[in-house]
Amino acid sequence: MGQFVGPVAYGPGAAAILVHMAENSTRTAYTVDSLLAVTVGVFNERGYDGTSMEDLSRAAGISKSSIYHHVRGKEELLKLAVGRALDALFGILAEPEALDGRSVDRLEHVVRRTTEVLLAELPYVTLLLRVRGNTATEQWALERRRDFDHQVAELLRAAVAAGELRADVEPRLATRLLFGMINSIVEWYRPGSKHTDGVAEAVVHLAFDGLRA
Amino acid sequence: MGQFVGPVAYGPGAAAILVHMAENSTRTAYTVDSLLAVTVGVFNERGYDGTSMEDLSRAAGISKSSIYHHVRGKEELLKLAVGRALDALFGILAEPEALDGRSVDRLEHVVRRTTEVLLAELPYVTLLLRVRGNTATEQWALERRRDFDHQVAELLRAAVAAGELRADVEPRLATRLLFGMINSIVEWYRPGSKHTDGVAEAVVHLAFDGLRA
DNA sequence: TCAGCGTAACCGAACGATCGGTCGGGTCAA
DNA sequence: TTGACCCGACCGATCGTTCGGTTACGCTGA
Repeated sequence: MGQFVGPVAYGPGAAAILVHMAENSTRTAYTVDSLLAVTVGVFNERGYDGTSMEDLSRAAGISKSSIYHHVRGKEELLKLAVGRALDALFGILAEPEALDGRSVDRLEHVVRRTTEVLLAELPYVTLLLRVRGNTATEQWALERRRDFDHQVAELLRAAVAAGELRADVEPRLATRLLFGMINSIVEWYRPGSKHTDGVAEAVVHLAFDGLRA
Repeated sequence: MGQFVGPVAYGPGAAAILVHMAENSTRTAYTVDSLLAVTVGVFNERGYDGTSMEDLSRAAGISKSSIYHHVRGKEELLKLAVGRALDALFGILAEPEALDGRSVDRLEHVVRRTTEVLLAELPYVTLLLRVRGNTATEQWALERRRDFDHQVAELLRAAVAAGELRADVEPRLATRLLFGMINSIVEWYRPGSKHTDGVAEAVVHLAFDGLRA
């Protein structure tokens, strides 16, 4: 009698997962993940501090207090969301192509994969890139990001030392500008819109070869 | 008897300007500009929505209600700050070097100048780049930014059409990535710290020639 | 089959704290 | 005296969260 139907669309309540409910049921039920998907969209639109629990309540189509059945508080929602982005990014650094081979190839792999992960987990990475530092969770996220940035910078530095990349721009500066460019994608990328095909390839080309004809 | 001494340091009350006060005066007095300098720092640190008037009051060393002598409200502070950044950026587009000559030279000029303006007006541009859209002022700022971005994209497109820049990356995408890189400077640049010399030159080199040795 | 149970997920009302802003009053230098 | 700049107390609204209660559903045993 019960059946799993999965998410149907994004919108107030629409992202709720119908989990093993009667076929004629009128009640939708959230899981943490489905609630998080709604949450991260609102956080990105209004900012974490600019988002009230009432805003989330409206977006999800459930009462404000119902949210507390799923999570302890607003900050836990933030932690779950940015944690997902961080896990994905650190996962890249653990891939074989990021660990073995010439430094420049590893860097190129990380650049491409970072761009791909950013596109795949856009809402979560977007939120991560916008954290400030007002809460313990935000400070934790910033610390984790610094660790990721450091590891990537070491990779670029090794490629410079091996003579594979230009040495006239300080490696740390180059790293920041390079990843600044990748991260900026969150400010304009919209899945499915024009001009978004081959973004990862464009990033690699611009990064390594520049704009010149 | 009165004398103008100017700002002395950044900190609570310290940014206040001593304006034509008796030599033995113990009273500091804010102007809109000096209050704005404190404000923009706090806005950037905590985010606009994450900043309370109490936060500003503490940073400035005056009572919350005193702020309302200078400005009508919190949003006016935001408008003054982002307005300053916008004026500076649009000023670049009006410079002779941005108007006359080969497209690629004009673009290079705009890239360099944008980077320089960003560094010179760092707190104000930082704030501008972080606006969301929750208030009328933020929506206005976003609209103005879109106009700036559009004009720059036209410049890059003209350079591509003239065969001066690579055509295999869609011009709008290239513009976004390029200015994404420049704008990302606000996330890490600290005046006077290591690795910040020649940032504008580094940006131009990376943008036009890429990372390859 | 169906009544009854347990519980996950939900609700509205209320809480204490904080928010942006107002108001009447004060200080100080020209 | 006047006006720029300031103050503390206070306001109504909103904030994130709690609390006691309700609903809907799946499961089980008679």
